[in-house]
Amino acid sequence: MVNKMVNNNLLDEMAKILKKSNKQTVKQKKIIEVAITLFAEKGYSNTATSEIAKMAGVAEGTIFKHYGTKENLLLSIMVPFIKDFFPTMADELIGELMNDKCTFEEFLRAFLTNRIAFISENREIFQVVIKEIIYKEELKNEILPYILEAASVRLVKVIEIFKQRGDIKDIPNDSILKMLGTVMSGFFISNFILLNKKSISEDAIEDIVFFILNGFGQSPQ
Amino acid sequence: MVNKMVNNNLLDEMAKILKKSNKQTVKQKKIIEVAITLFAEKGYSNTATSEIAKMAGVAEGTIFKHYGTKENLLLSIMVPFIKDFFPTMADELIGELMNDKCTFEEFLRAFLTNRIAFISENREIFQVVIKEIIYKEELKNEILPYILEAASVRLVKVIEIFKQRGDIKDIPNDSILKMLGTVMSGFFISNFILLNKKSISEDAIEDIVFFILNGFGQSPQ
DNA sequence: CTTAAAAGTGAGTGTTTAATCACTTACTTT
DNA sequence: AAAGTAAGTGATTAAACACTCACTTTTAAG
Repeated sequence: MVNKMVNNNLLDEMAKILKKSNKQTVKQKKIIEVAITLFAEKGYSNTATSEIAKMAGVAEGTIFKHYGTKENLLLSIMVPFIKDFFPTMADELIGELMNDKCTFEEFLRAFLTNRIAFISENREIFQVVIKEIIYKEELKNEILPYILEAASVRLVKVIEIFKQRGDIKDIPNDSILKMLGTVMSGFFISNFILLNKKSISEDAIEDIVFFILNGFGQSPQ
Repeated sequence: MVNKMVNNNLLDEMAKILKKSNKQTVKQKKIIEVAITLFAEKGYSNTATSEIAKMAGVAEGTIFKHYGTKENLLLSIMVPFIKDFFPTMADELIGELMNDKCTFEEFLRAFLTNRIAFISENREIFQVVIKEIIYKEELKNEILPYILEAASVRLVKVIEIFKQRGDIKDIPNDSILKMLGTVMSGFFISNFILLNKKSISEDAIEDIVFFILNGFGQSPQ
């Protein structure tokens, strides 16, 4: 209800800086492209700027001219993805689905399909984001609260509506959020990071939709 | 059924080496203890051997006298944990529980409680293991297959038995395994790595047991 | 007590690394 | 044509790093 104006310093400031320099040169694009690939594969700490420069066909100085520091190059990759993952697309989707009188099952399927598509299209960036959030404590502490807040705000609305419609059991919102978060983050991390899948089959989506809806115990209670 | 003798080179060789030097001096213990803390907090790549030495009150040379390389020090921490997590305790537990005629729910609760206790007691090592498996591709490719195999072999037996008893729906084993793996790895990673929890409340365990058994959809099918 | 092996030391080495800086080039604006 | 600006370069630098080695101290068995 209360729209806590969480002014996330790091994310907002980075977003501003990135807005300024909206015109990317060919070399800049190449640098980002190579950096994403190498960071995703070997991790930020195990990738040398000299390596990025060589593979991008660029002088090492060029990287620092544009991004100042190596850390800043990393943030230039992570921030736009994080800013995009929740707000933009998901809100449209949620709006669309809530107008129609769709069931929780239909919503869940559409939502998962949509988010999985987004991650598939940005697979390497997703890997970079998750790996670095997990790996660097400071980064985790700055970014994770934003993610949790952004996700909670959106999902609570949805859960409330489906509860009223009688599609979801009367469990505390907190428990449902925690479980949904656990299952979905587990699903994304397992498939896209541990198993390194390029895409998710429709069958696999059906499986997890079915699972979230019903679990697999024989007798419910 | 077929006991594939997966001879995991890295793990087995390391285990042998560790067996040899079974008597740890005070300084060795201190080195391992500090290394675990620092690797868990900042990651292997961001921790200098000089830092470990200083914090352990030891000369840098001492580290290399005992472990040869920094990489080897990391493995000396990871391998025993991995070797222990599945085989030893879990098998005893599974054996115990299968003799009694316990329900799937009881088994699930006991199993989760047991594994959560193990991870809580070795929280920092768990963080090191997961972080490094995720971060370094080569390590992932060498260790992950072993973990998947070890977990599958054990869980398939359990699933079969409870299916016969009618406690689990007649879904293909593969689907059940995938879901269980996703939910449980998600649960462990979310709580112990992302949220950095020191322990899990009994309520939280109840929640996930309930969730795995029933899901939270109102009408099953 | 003697002695040999094991544990421990810390200054030193060569390499890798992020970052700098004086400079050139190419393009745009007056 | 002159002036201004941003992109790009690559040689250079200082710090950090994993690792070595000649050496000392500790341990324990005969």
